[in-house]
Parts: sequence; C-alpha cells; structure tokens
Amino acid sequence: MLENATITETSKRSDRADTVVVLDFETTGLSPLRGDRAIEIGAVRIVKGQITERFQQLMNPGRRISSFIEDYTGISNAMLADSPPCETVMAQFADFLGEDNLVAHNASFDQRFLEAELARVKKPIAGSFGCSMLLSRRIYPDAPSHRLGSLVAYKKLPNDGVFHRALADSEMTAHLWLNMLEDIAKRYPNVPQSFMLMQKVMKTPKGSLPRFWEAASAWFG
DNA sequence: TGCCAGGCCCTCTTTAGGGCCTT
Repeated sequence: MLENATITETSKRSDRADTVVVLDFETTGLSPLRGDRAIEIGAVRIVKGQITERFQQLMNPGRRISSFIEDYTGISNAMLADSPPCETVMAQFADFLGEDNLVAHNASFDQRFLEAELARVKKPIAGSFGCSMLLSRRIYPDAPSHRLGSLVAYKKLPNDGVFHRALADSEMTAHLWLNMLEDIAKRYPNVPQSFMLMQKVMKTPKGSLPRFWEAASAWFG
C-alpha cells in the first residue's frame, strides 16, 4: 500500500521533474566489472517536454573492440582510433549533465557504465535514474516486446532508421518517454508528470497499478 | 544471431528458476 510519506517526497522533488537527460551508451560488452568500457555516449536534454540539447561523442577505450561490437553498432576500430579517450569525453559529459535526473532504456545497464566511467574521472552523479523499459512494461503491458526498437515501431515514434548508435537510441528513448507521459496524462489527467512519481510507478506491481494511480490522483488532484 | 553480468519480473514462487533487456 502506498504510503503518504512517499507521495509527499515525490511532491517536494517535483521541481526537478521538468528536466531530464536521456542517455545511451555503446560499449565493448555488457559488464564494466569485467573490464568493458564505453565507446560512444549519446544524450538529449528534455526541458518541459521538448528536446533542447544534444550530446554525442565517440571515445577511445584504449583497446580494440570485437567484430561482434563492430557489426552490432557500426562503430569500427578505425573510427575509435581517431577519437578522444574515455576520460576526456566523460569529463565533458559530466559538465553537460550537471545535476539533472537521467532516463535510459534498461537503465541499470547505462547506470553501471556511467558510474564506472565517471568514477575514473572522479565526477559524481547527482541525479536519479528512471528506466523507460520498466515504465513501458507498466504502461504498455500488451506490447509485443519492450525492446527499444520494438516499442518505437509499436508506438510509431519518430526515428531515422538508425539503431544501436548512441544519439539515435537516446533520441528514440526520449520520444518514448514523452509518449508515455502523454499517455499517462490522458489516462490519469489528475496525476502530475513527476519524474519521481514515474520512478514509483516502475516499482509498483502491475496488478496494483490502477490503485497506485487512484491514490496519486486523490493526493494530487 | 550467440556468449559474458545484473536487475527486474513472472510463475508451475518465496528454501527457485528462467525470460527479458542492455552491448
């Protein structure tokens, strides 16, 4: 059962909900704990429902990437050889990010790499992470799949046909996030589109979601 | 197209196992 204190916390922090940075990493593999590194970062900043800024940069991980990653991303070893090192790029990205909250598709993956790469340049993360995949499982339970590309097709979201590149994926994730907020607003017009509230939705069991919205509407409406 | 890891989530569950999703 939702506690009143939880809702109060959401309300207090809602002033940061107007701005989020949606990001996506391309990497050498799946696990920074096993030595994998970032090779590209893409991000867009959303302010009051509009994309206002973009960040994209390849980065040199200091070693060659596998043929699988070359094929998967279209990023070649030659492209990375001419790119600045991860530390330089991540320091620039930390300045771009500031203290904004973050959104990513399957955010636990991008969060692990962001924390690992920023730790190398001794930059903290001030914001919280929201996950578009977890939210989509709640908002679109009947979608054939909750992969990013599948959801883009399912919701007919804007895209340029490029997948598995950081800026393209972050832009599609941003459109997905905004689309979900619009659909939530249509379904529950009395519930504010707070970033912190969306985080609570992700943690709400699917079967109790209508009761969650009912409680949120009652408190905020 | 797969493997690596890890968190979430569902169910034939909770003293567990396996699918999904990210590169």
